[in-house]
Amino acid sequence: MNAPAQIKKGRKFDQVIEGARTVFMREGYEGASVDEIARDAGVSKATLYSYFPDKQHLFLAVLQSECAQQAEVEFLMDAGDLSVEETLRVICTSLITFFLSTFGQDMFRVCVAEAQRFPELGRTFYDSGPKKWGRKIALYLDSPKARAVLEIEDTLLAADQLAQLCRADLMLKVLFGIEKDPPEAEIDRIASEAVKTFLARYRRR
Amino acid sequence: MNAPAQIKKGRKFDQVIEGARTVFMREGYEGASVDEIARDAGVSKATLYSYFPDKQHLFLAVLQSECAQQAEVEFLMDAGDLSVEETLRVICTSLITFFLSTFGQDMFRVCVAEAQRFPELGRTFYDSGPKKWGRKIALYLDSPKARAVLEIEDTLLAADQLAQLCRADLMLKVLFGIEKDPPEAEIDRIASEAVKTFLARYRRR
DNA sequence: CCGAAACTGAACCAATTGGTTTACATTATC
DNA sequence: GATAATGTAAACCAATTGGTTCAGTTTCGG
Repeated sequence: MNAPAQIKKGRKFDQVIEGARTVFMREGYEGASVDEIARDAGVSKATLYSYFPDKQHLFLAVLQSECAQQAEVEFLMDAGDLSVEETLRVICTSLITFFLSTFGQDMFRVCVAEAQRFPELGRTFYDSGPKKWGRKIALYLDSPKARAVLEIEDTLLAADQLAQLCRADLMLKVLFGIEKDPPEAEIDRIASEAVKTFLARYRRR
Repeated sequence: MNAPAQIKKGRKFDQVIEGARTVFMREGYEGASVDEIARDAGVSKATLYSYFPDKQHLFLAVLQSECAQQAEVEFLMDAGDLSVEETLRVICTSLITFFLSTFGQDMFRVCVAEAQRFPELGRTFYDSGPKKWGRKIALYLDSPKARAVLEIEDTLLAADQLAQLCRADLMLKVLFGIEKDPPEAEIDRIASEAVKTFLARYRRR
């Protein structure tokens, strides 16, 4: 359907992307050297440069692929006959778990770092992450089942508030290395508190 | 009181720090070259290296100074005879304004980017920013005036929830370049919604 | 107005950067 | 088993990097 933009050819393509992913996530764009990427990917520099015209395109290819993967993240919602409150708890728990995951943290870190240098990257990340989840949550909040229990004027904002509540306490602590791997109990607590606050505001009276 | 750690000597010290600040904030650590910093500071490289032993120490000096400045940020609270609700609104408005300010965004961006490479930086930033404000807000929430109106078990968590609610919608949009300079009306709206949600949960019944 | 401290500009260094090329090896596929 | 696509390793490139040195100016306190 789309012209592959004269990128990608041979069989070691995935190796290259994978190696680049590793190094870029660890070192950032400027911190990562092409030699190191090639070494880590177990591939010669010539091969690498036969796939991508330069470092920028390689970087963007990696980030693009990661954003696509990020867009696929599913937080099981609406699964069966859960109550609205239970559903919200499930949503929050999966959100928090993702925020604190290595993948989620790495993505966030390098996209924050490089959104200036690569303006389109910022938009891509935002669209495939926060925006997409916000939309999805808002969709649920607008569903009949939820509307029976909740009363919300601006569901998009409400969805974002819920997501932000999920970042309480833990998110920044992990991001700045204050805490490494929060116990599940702590995650459950934050999720529970997020739902409580959310329902206090939006539960139908 | 403290040994100045054989850093800092002469009259152009501030120029150097200022130039370094500019370039580091714009380019990040790896992206910033010492030559560019010296140029921007209007100072010879020799002078620069007479102040700091190497690039790392210069970077850390800048960030340390910025963190100190960050710690001084005051969101006027408890100012006079405002009601609790009014006070919360003032807190939120100043928080949001800071989050969206050039300084706040730059600090957040480079600290997120480099917290891996400079682990102590992450802690310093977190302590002088989020943690300090959280403590301060919690202090207010624990005050008699606030306690008369609010009922909170975990004031530190509540404070953090409030701060997170202030990041709804706008924070990530600005961080990733989707929106440049949100109008004051929008800021007020987010602040208002944050307070509403907060009070819904924690107002004494 | 002198002497010392601070500062400059430019040359210099070894190492590394992103990127190219060449001469040879490994794969597939038919 | 020939052929053409993919791959390799290493040498090579010019440019830039962080960092040093030094002979010469500027600045300023006493």
